[in-house]
Amino acid sequence: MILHDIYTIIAEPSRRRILDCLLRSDATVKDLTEELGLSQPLISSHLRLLRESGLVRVQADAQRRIYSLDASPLTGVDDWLSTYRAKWNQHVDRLEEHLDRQKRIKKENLQ
Amino acid sequence: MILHDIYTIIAEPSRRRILDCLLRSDATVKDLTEELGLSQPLISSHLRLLRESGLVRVQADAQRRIYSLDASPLTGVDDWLSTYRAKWNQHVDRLEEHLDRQKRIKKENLQ
DNA sequence: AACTAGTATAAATAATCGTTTATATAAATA
DNA sequence: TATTTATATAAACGATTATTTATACTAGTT
Repeated sequence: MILHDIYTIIAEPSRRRILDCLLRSDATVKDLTEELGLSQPLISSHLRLLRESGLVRVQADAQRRIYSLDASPLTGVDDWLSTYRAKWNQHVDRLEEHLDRQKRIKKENLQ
Repeated sequence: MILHDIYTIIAEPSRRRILDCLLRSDATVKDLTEELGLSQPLISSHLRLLRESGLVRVQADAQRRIYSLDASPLTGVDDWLSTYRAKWNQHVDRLEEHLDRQKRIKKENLQ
């Protein structure tokens, strides 16, 4: 078996939808199949990967399995992203500067 | 051909390494092959996807192609992550509470 | 005890993707 | 003009992965 890193885990749209569901509230496998309109085995296989990557926890309730979110493994992604945050802020800053300049020019032309 | 969303783009380790390189400084294809130890066609094919997703820009310089980073498409990922940030902060908070309690108990035992 | 509900897993498949090899293009150099 | 340098791309291959189908297991329910 292959160890999945967190980036490939969240690359899958259905898995992100599962996480988004669990962010709102804990849910059983059946809950998730109904909310997302995916087959039970598919949900289960995604949940397995999410479990192995530490993003979800399971708690047994009779036949049911109640899944809940543990977002902490996402901090790694957040750390990686934070290096880039400065960059796109530069972009936004430059855009704002540009708009300010435009505004100033417009004003000057009106005088 | 298939449209790649930003999550699958950054799921690939080599592509993240390319982005990390470009974060430090602009680079030609050759620069990247030497820095990352990957074949030229492989670098080029990764760069193509990065270009298509808007994460990099190209500028021609004779035969060379100078690639530079545009981090702004990553804001989408950042927005998605921000929903989860509150969650893992809860975890950290609980951990801190726990440690504080431990400390307090230790102190009380020493008195 | 038979049946139903909820879930996991194994096998099979189809599609996708990373990687290599080979080739084409375009600009610079000799 | 022939050669070299830098890059892109197409074809081929192997590996991985998402998804379906079928099945097994476990805990209630009748």
